[in-house]
Amino acid sequence: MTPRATIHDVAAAAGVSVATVSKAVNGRYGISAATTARVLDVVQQLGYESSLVASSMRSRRTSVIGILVADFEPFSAEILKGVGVALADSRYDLLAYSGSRQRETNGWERRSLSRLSGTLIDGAIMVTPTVDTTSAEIPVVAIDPHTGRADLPTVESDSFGGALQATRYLIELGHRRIGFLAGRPDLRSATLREAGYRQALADAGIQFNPALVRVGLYKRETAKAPAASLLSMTDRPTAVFAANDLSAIAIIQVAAELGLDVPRDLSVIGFDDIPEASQMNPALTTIRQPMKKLGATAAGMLVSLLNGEILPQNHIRLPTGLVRRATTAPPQI
Amino acid sequence: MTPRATIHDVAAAAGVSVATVSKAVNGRYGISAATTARVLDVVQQLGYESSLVASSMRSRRTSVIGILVADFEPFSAEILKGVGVALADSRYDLLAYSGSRQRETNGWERRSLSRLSGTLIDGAIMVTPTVDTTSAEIPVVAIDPHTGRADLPTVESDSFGGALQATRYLIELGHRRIGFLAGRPDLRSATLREAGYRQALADAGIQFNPALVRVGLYKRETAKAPAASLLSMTDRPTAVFAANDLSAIAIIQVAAELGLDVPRDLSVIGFDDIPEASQMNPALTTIRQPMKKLGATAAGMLVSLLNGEILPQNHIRLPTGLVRRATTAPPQI
DNA sequence: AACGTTTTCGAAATCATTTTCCAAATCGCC
DNA sequence: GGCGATTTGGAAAATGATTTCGAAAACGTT
Repeated sequence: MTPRATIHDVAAAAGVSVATVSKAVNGRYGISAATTARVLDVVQQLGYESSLVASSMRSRRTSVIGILVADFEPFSAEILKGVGVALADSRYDLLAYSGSRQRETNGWERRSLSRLSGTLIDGAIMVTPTVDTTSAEIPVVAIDPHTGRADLPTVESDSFGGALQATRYLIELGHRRIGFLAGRPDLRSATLREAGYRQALADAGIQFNPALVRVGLYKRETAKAPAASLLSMTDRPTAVFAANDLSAIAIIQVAAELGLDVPRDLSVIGFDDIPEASQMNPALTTIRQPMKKLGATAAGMLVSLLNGEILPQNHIRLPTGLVRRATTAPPQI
Repeated sequence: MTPRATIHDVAAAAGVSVATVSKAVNGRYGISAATTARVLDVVQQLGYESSLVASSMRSRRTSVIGILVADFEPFSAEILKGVGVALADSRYDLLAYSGSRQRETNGWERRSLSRLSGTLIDGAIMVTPTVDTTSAEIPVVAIDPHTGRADLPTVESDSFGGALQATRYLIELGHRRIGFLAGRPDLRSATLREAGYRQALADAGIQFNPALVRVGLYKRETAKAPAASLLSMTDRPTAVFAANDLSAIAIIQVAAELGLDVPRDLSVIGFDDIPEASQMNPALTTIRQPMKKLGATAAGMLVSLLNGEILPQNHIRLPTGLVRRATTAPPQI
């Protein structure tokens, strides 16, 4: 109801100019201790707090780090936690932004970054960006990026190695007809996971069969139709490696609808180990990706960049690990 | 490197005034189709995107909803997911803000809200606010607030009922010496959980014993010392109800350090059912709180308020439920 | 061709703040 | 008390957009 107090209100109440208030609040040199005290008194009384927007407009520094995500699904939420912890005792505030409106359209990253950068945030972490953000006016670190371009600092996990582990595990269990529910082909992680899948097959002397591959796009809703298509084949696979946990959840849901028992009739392994993976019933076997650490690492790199330091290495890859749970079993004979 | 294109750059390149560019970009009435096309061409070429900060400065609407959290711990992260889903196909963007720097100081909510409101966000959701935000220039909905003040719309879960369930369950298992690790006394949820605990004891005819109560403040680090104090008593409790899952995790950690086996030597039950609860080993018995739904409900209320509607009810309470897992067992005789 | 109406565009104000520069005041010193 | 040096505080510009208002141009009507 009562409009916020502006710097003008404070100035009027304290009987000084707005410039003086600004200096007092920001501890700038050039006003006496007495005046500062008087101004701060009024600030206290009126509950004045400078507008982030207005101040960032003039002075380009804001001490706010932005993290740009397509939406707040489990993967980016975990990364957010990691960034938050890493930044907890830094001097930076954290602002997470998700452009709901234009999420589906291509290039949301560039647009959002452009809208926020320069003003509002001093640096940005972008989660799964698919465009080369050449228009970087501020330091940017990408997590799980589209491409390993040399100029943009990146953090990712070992998608190829993880996919290798996942597929090998299914093979060790005795599976031979192994399906693959792929991710977003525009993301580097997705192509690497497919490459790992194919490598593991090749290592085991199993012929790669394109008929066993579907594209699920990493999201639950988009994965359901391809999952249904895969499981409706007359000679359907006995096991499926899903490129991420949300796809795995989708395929398990579809399996249930088709009356298939997991893991008796179908083994499923995911990728990520999102919190939901261990909560579901049966709990999901998956490849663990250190999501919080991805976020914390990216935050650390960004802070270094903001301090004007040179990064010792521009691309960091973190290891993955197999987590055996209850959605995998040897195939039925 | 290359600085962002501003509206002036576009105007100069298109040979029109900045006013015209603004109208073209925002589809305002008053310029010819030909000019609009020409301007949009240049916009495309230069990759111009209006600055959120600058535009929000003049026109007070931004179509951005803010969610203010102390930090991105599991509880608020879950709420964030819920808000994100609810807002996914609305016309609002979502901005989550955590003031790392001043998180510990009192009144961060009022400060952050004040810095962002008026400009930057059209409405706000505040998670666990402890101050009465009287200076609300924009619509605000509070989740799990300090107090049930009549004027601020709130969403919370049934803390009293949940605490009743939790304590009753421990009693049913045969426990009589039941400790309580309390939350932040300034939060309404914390006092309600303690009330539920005491009510359950009273119902069972067990005398309330203040010596079995410690204050853990809802956070892992702050809960460890009181947890250690509780478990170091000569006649320590056989079971502990922790006011939230993070406190429960802390007490289990302390128990391990003291060589106590959970649940053999000590039963522990938490509150929230954060994702981590089911992942730990042994998995945590807890009271499930519909965190995503809390967020989604708050988002819905806020959108209604922004549409100028009157809320049918100003305070919403969602039910909780017991989740039996592995950290609870009958007491050893 | 004169006149009124409508369309199209630009100049300038505005939003809340910071910062630069300048004038006034104070101070120290002889 | 006068003069230079230093403090102190204020006026104004600048930040990047939107919007109001007014001027000019185009257009239609008689």
